[in-house]
Amino acid sequence: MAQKSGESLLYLTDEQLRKGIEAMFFAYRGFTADPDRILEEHGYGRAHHRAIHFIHRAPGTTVNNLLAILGVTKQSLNRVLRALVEDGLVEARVGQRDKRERHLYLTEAGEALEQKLSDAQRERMRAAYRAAGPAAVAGFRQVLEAMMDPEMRRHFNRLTER
Amino acid sequence: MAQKSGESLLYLTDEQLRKGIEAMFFAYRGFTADPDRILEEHGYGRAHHRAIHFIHRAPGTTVNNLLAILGVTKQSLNRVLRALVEDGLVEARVGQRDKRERHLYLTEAGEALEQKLSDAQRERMRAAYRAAGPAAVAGFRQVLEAMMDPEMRRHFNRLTER
DNA sequence: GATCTTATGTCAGCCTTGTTGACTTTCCAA
DNA sequence: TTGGAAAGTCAACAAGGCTGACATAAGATC
Repeated sequence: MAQKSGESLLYLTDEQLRKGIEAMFFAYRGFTADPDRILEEHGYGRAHHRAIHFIHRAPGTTVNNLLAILGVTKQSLNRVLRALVEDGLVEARVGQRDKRERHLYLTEAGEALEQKLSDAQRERMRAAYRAAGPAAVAGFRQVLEAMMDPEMRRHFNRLTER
Repeated sequence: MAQKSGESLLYLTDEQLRKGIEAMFFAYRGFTADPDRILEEHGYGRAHHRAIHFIHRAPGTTVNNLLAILGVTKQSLNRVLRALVEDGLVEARVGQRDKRERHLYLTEAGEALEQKLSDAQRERMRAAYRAAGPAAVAGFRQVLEAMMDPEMRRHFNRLTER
């Protein structure tokens, strides 16, 4: 009640929050729909997409780092990586300084698929951004960032600062 | 280039779109983290949460309607519903007019769990909303809505209009 | 040099949650 | 009365999570 005068607090009602929750649910479905279709053609799933995305984003990343970003077990990731390496989309190079580490890179074929997937996903994103306008997009990003767990926010911010 | 003068189009660059994609990924993890923990204690998964959420939101909904909202097969939903009915969280009443239909309701125990789950999820949502402010929240909602498939947007809007 | 720790990989087995296909029961509506 | 829609059920399968146990290589430490 202290600052009820300045800005209305109606946007914090349970009803508004519930709407936000449902919006996240339905929007996430749209968010993954296009890549899902492409992945199916190639016999892959979302797990492969995530690996491909972050290897593209941070080339030379180690398995352990990828594990931390994705938040899955090494057994789970390994199954996915093995398939991608066998299919020639990902290359795992032994580390220079530390030979225990594997540094991950997309091959040409891997980059090609990444392009196809992210083109589709960016296309929808671009349409949504354009429809909503720059101010809305700034708000969108603010809320999403505030919604993350601190550790995930750390990963999120590290991805672009380098 | 036509309207480059008025508002900058820099928010539509591939880099910005990619950041938005990653924000969605990390934020969705936070979005589901709290309910996931609670569900685990009860031996349920996200599929149960979704069913409980939408039955609470639209009491008396039919199985077919729920199917359309959730976008899964009836076999998949049925498995989840059966567990919830057996555990006494959901009641499936035979339709009055059309006795083939089952109308779904949460029992008292079901409502209790729904409360617990949505309290946790709203809590995070509220914190994010508060941190970002009302203008950001409006933008957040605009972008999410623009990101949905048209059919999902229909469901989304129908949920509050009644 | 021996030992501890870390990074990675792998095997086996389990669970949830999605899928398809086939079939039955119920029952509204033409 | 009969066709078809709504719902339920059974079986089988796959993706992608998980745990636990174990192997190997190599950096780090004593």
